[in-house]
Amino acid sequence: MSLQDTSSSGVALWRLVADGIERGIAEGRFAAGEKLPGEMEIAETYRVNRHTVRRALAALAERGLVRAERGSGTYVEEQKIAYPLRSRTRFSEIVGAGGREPRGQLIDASQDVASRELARELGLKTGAPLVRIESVRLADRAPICVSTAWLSAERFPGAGDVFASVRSMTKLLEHFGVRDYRRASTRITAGIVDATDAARLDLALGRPILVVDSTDVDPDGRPLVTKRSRFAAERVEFLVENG
Amino acid sequence: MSLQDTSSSGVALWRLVADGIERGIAEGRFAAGEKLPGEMEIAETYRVNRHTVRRALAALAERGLVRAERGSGTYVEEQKIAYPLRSRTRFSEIVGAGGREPRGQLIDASQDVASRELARELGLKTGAPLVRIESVRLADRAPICVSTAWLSAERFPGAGDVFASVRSMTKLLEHFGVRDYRRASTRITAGIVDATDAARLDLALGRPILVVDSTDVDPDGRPLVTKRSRFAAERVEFLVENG
DNA sequence: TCAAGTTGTCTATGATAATAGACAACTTGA
DNA sequence: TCAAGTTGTCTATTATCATAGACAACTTGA
Repeated sequence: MSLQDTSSSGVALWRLVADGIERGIAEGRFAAGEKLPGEMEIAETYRVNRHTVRRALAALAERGLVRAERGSGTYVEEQKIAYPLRSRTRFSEIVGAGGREPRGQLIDASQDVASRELARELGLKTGAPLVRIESVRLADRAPICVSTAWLSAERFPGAGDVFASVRSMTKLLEHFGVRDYRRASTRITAGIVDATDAARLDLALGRPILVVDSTDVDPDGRPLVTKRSRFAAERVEFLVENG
Repeated sequence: MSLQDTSSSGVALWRLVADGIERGIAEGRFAAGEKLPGEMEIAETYRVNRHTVRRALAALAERGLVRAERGSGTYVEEQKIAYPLRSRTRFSEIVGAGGREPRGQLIDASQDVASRELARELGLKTGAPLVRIESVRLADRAPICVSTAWLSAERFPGAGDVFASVRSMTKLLEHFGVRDYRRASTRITAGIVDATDAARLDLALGRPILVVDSTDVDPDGRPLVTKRSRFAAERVEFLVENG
């Protein structure tokens, strides 16, 4: 690989450079909209070839973190997704409104039983059978958040299989005859990403995440689904609607 | 890279496999001393070529986490027993402190006469009658070391029979009224196990051993016993206390 | 003793990573 | 307009990664 990487770590050099630059952006050393150092300069600071830097920058550009302008320089994109918190929140609409293409993907679906907290949120009894759905949601190709959703297994039998094909919670609910739903409660905290979510979100370890606990109810107020979503803090900002 | 890794993550496949196996060990899915699945089986579970698995295992073996045995399998290395070298060294205490069960076992006891070196160590005259005790010490079921101990036959008559029943040098000395003792000298070398010790230590021929020559003395400094112990290098590490 | 299963080693091939150099195309500020 | 500095693209070379197949060497249990 290179003189520095005599250990042959199994991690490509361009990836180390890309991670370094991304960290620089995340930590604010390179502000949004600002010009990055030239490719030559980056190559010198990391002691790698310019082409390796270009590979790293290409990976970042692919994810929309930077944007190269020929003859001028490479700039940090300022583009946290604005995520309004309303009672009627649809991931696909929010991302689509930003000119990006929303995608959902099932990670895992399994049986579960209601803990006391989950039972309370869903209006069920402790120990009631649940379907647990782990999914990741992306804008363009960048993963935005991973969610763990719980639904009553009795009211939504085979919910995992349905979600696997429709890839959208809205469509899943539709499939079970739920025409409309609204957000009943939202609780936001922050934390540090764990290894599992880091891989799913394509995040470096140690990066902050926004944790959102939410419950959706039908128009009559009956709980449908409760979720814990972990958002990559550097890719999204929540807008609270006042009034 | 591979069919799964269409994204070209910048992390080598073998590294992902190695990390996966290491996590398995850390989480106890593969217990210490246990055999890992065969290379072919690992290759199938990760959907990867066998050579890629071998690259991963080589990296883990390099770090001493696993050990491959040709024709048999690849095994999770036992955590080496940390063996602090102090003036007050008791095998049973050290092994017990590691959460393992210490055991001693007599191999052989016989009469001997003091060579010049043994006589000097024990403060006797050359040719003085000695008791020679061969024993093996184990932690759980793994043999850790074999020792040859020499004591004065005049001061410790019938020492061999006593050791056969109490199975501990500390208790043997207690039996003869020695309430306390300490390590007067310790000399460490390394070598290759011979056929006799290999059988006793359950070691393959050609494996390295740590050879420790030591003499214990009573609180007044009078020599009690001198030993030559051979430790299976792969099961123990000596800690030198600094200061 | 033998067959099945295991790790070790060899050759071979194609894809990717990293290096190097050269030049084109473009932007910016003087 | 021009020079300096920037990104984009091309060719080329070497090393590593990953796959594939074959067989040797060895262990284990029947």
